[in-house]
Amino acid sequence: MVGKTRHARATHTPTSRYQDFFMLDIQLLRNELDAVAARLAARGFTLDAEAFAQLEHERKTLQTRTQDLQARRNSLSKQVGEAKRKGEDASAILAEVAGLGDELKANETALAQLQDRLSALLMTIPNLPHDSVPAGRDESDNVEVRRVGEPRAFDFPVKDHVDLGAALGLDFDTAAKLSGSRFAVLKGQMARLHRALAQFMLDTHVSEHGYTEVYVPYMVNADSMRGTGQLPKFEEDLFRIPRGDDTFYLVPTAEVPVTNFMRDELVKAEQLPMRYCAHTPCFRSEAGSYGRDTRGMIRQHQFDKVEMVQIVRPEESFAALEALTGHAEAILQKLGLPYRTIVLCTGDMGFGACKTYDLEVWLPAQNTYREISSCSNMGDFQARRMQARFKNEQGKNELVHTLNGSGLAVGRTLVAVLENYQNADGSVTVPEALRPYMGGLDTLRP
RNA sequence: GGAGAAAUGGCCGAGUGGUCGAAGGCACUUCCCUGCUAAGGAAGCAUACGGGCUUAAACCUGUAUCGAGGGUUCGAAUCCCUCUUUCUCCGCCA
Repeated sequence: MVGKTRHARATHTPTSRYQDFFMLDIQLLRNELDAVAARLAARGFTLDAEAFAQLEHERKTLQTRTQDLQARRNSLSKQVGEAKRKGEDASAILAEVAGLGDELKANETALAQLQDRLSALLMTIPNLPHDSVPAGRDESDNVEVRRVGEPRAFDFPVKDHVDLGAALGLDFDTAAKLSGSRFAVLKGQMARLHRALAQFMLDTHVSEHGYTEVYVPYMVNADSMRGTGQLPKFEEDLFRIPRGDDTFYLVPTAEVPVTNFMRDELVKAEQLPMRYCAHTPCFRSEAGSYGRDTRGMIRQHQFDKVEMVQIVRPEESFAALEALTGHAEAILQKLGLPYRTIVLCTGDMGFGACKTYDLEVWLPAQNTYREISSCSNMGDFQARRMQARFKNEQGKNELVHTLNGSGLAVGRTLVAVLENYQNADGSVTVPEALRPYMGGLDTLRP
């Protein structure tokens, strides 16, 4: 029941709750194996149904046998106790139970090994896509849902944020000296704009969208990373900090610490829904994207993000996803940034998501829309790994559903503001909504 | 960093080798009583998995779980070892 039991390295007691490792409902997998395999195939995951069925068959045989032996041993042990209490001779019973020992041990060991193999297989299975998710292979099959705001027509050659920012306090050279590539230093009005954006987002979500602001650790343990699904599959995307025998991980998103609030928790139904938002830095190693977005601050090892997290009842999660996506969109609307909303197809969704909307903001210099937010309903996938539950009206413990979304990525929002609000002379107009956070400043000037 | 104490069910809290999955209390659910924003009475109430029965649920039954891992034992919440976490006192520190 407790988090520590779910260490991947843990050796299991003979009938350990190995289902804790799964993110899919193990019953669903057993009962509707073919249907599950088909739905996974839609998102490009091949489930070896035969191998699974075979392992399951062995598991059942072995578990039944082991449990029979355990039952026999327990019953005999009880008889020993009774005999001794009555002062009778128990040696005959003791001899019988001694004969069980080796076989029991062998069965327990074999079962534990088998369950480890099942766990390893099942831990790699992604979430099932929701029926409303369009089928598709990759990015190119995503579907645009709506487009809001008109990209502005410029009567001068547009600059990108790097060229604009050079004169306004955006300094990549110093960052390279300090740390290397994929970092940025912001100075003066640029640093303040960055801070203004984060505060504006946070204030909006708290006062208009009903979120509770939280401050959280930026380093978390492996259990937390497993809870939200970053581990074990995506370790190479994370920054790891060894410390003695432990390992900390820098959070790649506030989704990790905030959603893990619910790990191993059992809450009352009336405590739902929960809505949290947090402003944190995010750390990503970006391994495997060496050639992409090397210019500017689109893709950084460290960037700030305001994250929204919701914990809701299962039947409410898809409505909550629409609402949450709307909360992220509200920020773009208030900032007057043109964007579009797309729904990710089955093949492009993240590992734990059953439905995801991406928001893409218009970047004039790139003449295209770029991702600035991703809003996902994780269903019960994370909740199952985390044992995050509530007690329903029938008194039964039920897994919650978890959602998260960026609202928004601060660095990319800053890029979007610079590029969309630039003027011919290299200055940048401050969007109305941000001026209160900028001491009334209406223009950034070189 | 040093010295001590502790970790039990949703919560609090008993329990130092057998009849303990675990007293008692709180909370919760159902019922009864009471004409009132309260109190009293009865019952139920951990989780997961396996098997049986079933359309399913309910139910029956087995196993495991008293911070985690390992060990002793016919038998461990209870004894031993390791680890983790929390608390108290001292030191250090933004």
